[in-house]
Amino acid sequence: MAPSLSTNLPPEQQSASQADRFTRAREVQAVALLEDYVEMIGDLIAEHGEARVADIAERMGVAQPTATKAIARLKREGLATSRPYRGVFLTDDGAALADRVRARHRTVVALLIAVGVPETTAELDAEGIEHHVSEGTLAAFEAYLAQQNRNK
Amino acid sequence: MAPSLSTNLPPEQQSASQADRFTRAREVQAVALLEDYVEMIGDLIAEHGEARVADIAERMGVAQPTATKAIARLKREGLATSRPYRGVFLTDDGAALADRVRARHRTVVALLIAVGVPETTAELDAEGIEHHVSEGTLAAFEAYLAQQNRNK
DNA sequence: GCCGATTTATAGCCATCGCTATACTTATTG
DNA sequence: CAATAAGTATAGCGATGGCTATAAATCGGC
Ligand SMILES: [Mn+2]
Ligand SMILES: [Mn+2]
Ligand SMILES: [Mn+2]
Ligand SMILES: [Mn+2]
Repeated sequence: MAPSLSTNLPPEQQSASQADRFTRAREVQAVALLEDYVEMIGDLIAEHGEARVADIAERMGVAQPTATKAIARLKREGLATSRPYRGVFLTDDGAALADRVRARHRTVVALLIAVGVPETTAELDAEGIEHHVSEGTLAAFEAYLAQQNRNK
Repeated sequence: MAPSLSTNLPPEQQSASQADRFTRAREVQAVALLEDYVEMIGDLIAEHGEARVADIAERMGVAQPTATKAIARLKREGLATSRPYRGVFLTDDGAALADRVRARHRTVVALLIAVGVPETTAELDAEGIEHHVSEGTLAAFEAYLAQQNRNK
């Protein structure tokens, strides 16, 4: 039997099957959009005190009904609330997710820059990469950055 | 007007808007599946001399009709051909894409390991990360790895 | 307070990517 | 060579995430 994600071995000793890896990538992708919306709504609230649908759509680079539909999914998943013709708000869960996502985003950009990726390229690629960075990889990135700071 | 991806500045001087970055991530995601299929079909042909639908589905971790549908898209995009109830074959374009994708995949895994990510975690995360690694980031990764090899 | 401008919601369309159930074709075996 | 097994294709469904067009609600200025 091929090693799988559901094996009871410590993560270091597991070697996920190729199918497991693809499945994981698909699962990540299913939540990536929610992560980006939630992070960005948090930014808007911090900057302007509110997050309007039109602003959300503009920042995401989508049409306004597309943003409205995404917000409906955020609400369905308990990450946001909204009052019609008023703004969009994050639930506690949503705000917590936004904070985690924002921190991870910054760490990924910093890691890319640290290994020599030009800043603009790092910002561009990080927007997609971040969602696939697991806890373990994030920890390694942070350790690497901390080490580099000590040696600078 | 905000700087955009379509500006005529050299990439180093551009700073893409947040919407540009999200749009880029969406575009990448639209081709990620094709990349994974093509790379994997290439692997199957190299290993077994042929790529059967059932094997493709198993390696991708999807149901067989899902693989059949993906193969239909590969054919539509000129990356593969197939003969019903026989195997799936890569076109020249498909084979070239497979090689690029495979090389990039290996570089991403190597980079992650080089900065301290455990090997199993690196393999897992790379499957999603790779698709968002641009030419510029890939070049930086290769330079970093070459430098590290010199210093070892 | 009304009216036009702005913002948001709704309707309806399309493509992609999953799935199960089932039909059809090819391979194998007695 | 007939019957069964295995592999593949097809049909049909649902969720997601885009879009345009249009209706409805709110806001601001007068
Ligand atoms: Mn992102
Ligand atoms: Mn982000
Ligand atoms: Mn991949
Ligand atoms: Mn890959």
